[in-house]
Amino acid sequence: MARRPLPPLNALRAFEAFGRHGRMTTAADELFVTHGAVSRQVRSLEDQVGVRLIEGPKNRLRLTEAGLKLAQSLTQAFDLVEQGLPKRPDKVEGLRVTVQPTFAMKWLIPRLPDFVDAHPDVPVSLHETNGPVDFAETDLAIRLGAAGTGIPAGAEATPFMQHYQGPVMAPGLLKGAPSIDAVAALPRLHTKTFAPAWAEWERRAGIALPRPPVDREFDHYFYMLEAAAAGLGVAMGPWAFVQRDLAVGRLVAPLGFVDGEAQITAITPRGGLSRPVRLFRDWLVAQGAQTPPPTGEGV
Amino acid sequence: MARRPLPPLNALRAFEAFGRHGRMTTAADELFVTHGAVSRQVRSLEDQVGVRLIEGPKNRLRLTEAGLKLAQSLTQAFDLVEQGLPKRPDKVEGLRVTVQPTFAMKWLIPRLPDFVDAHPDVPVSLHETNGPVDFAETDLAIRLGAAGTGIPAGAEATPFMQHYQGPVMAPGLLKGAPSIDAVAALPRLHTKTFAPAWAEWERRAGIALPRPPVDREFDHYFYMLEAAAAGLGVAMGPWAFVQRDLAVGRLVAPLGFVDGEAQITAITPRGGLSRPVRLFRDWLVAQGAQTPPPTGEGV
DNA sequence: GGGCCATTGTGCGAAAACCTCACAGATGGC
DNA sequence: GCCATCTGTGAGGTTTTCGCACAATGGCCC
Repeated sequence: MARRPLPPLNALRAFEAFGRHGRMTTAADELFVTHGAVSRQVRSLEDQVGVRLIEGPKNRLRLTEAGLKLAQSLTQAFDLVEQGLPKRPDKVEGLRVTVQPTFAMKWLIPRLPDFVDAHPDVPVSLHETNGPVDFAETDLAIRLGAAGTGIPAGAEATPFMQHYQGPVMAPGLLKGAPSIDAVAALPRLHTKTFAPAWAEWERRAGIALPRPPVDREFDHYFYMLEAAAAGLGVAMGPWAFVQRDLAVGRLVAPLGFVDGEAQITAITPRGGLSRPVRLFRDWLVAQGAQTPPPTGEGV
Repeated sequence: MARRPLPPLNALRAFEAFGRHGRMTTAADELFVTHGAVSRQVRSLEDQVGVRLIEGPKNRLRLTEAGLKLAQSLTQAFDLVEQGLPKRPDKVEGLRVTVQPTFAMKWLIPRLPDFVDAHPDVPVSLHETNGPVDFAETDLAIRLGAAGTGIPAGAEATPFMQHYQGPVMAPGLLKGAPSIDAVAALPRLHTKTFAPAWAEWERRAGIALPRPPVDREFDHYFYMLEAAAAGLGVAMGPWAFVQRDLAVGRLVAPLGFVDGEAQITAITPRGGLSRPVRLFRDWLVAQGAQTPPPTGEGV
């Protein structure tokens, strides 16, 4: 007669983090626990629901179809909870940086300790959103978009990293030799936050792809990438987001990457910038220069 | 750098249950814990978010505005989680009863032990939904609606309780002597699941109300009633749902109740009913007869 | 093919979170 | 004023969860 026979909520939280990261270690970092704790929680959740949520070899885990569905529901649910929470009187001081969730997870957060080490006196508060930039709420925003796009009036844009992108997929999904036709025949994965990615790639690569057998759309970049890792199809992956997954072999990019039309850009209000903002912007430029470009360069 | 600085999830679950019930004791029953556990969890949640979520004297608690908002977000979030969970291979045996959430909470669940005592050999599994009836999934459905409405072809309807309804509100909200004009001047609360309630009441009472100063709509019946208890306005309350709140003084119904156009009805597939279905239907009829009608009878 | 790297699985003891029990405090009705 | 109905809380026990350290697994490279 229990109205909500839900699994333990902490296990759901752990699994949700795993779902976004695709790896226990980074999910554990996010939750400030050890990877062992996440491992147990995910395992216990699987026991509870009686369905496999993850599969694959231990060093290349992927979500199952059921796991992907659950993880997406959980992300949506937790977002909803966050929205419903009353805002505390904001006494967050320091540099307010607004960034897209996937960019934060895949690129910025791993590098942030470097900035903190270099400038321990400059507190940084990250705010993750896909919404438009509001300089009443933020000091510096990072956006990925065509040059000059989405930059509000009175703002200054500082590109700090080239936006390469290319089709990525699970290692083993493409059977024979890599070819454009073979890739085009796979289910194609899309994301709501950057819908024109495939069209842009076709333009830059000088190719017109035939219609894919299946199109599938995701709310978030990271779930599209997890779906790709799970072998559900081929996604258009920005280099900065998939670099790590390529390095460890969770994804492959058989056609390489092409120069995107856009650059990844730091956006600041025009005019006299405070020292923390300048420091952070310059640090971004330096980090961008240090991020290696993709090795294969084109179709 | 934690991505989700959420309050403890168990506290959120406890508060969500409180939000639906409006009382710690019944919320605790739902969660299979003691009222003390719920009390602590809610308190700790308030400390965490730094905002009062409940207020009022201890025996007539109500949600604050912030609490109402949070509770609704949480209900939606938990519903989402439930939907995302993989369905376990259904080996639930016994009588499958489909019922609207508020009717379950306010009327059926408190009486269900009586049925279990009388027929311990008939397992009952409750399924709460506002959706249409699907007899592939259910053996008996309970619906509140105008006679003949929403009853699928090939089904049989057994009304078992009269549907009285009347305007209800927090005790103290109406200042002077109760009058139709005074009630009409209050903010009016509505629910998505039974939108024509006010119009029906006006018809039955032979009154045409002027437009209210404010209209406010809720996704769920129970949140509309909690909003009424919190003093946010006047709701059209079905007798069966508000009986308990009237008895303990959380709500008052200064204009009494009128006979609704509808009856509360058990819906079964036409034709030979199994013994459990017959038993349960007959029990509903008996319980309906035992539920006292409202005392004041009309405007 | 053997060693190395990155990652996840697990036994054990410690720590934290949570709950129950029992009773006190509050409020309103009669 | 007394009773009935709820909620608040102190003390103590139980369950859950975690960290630590190490084992296990699979892939990659030379």
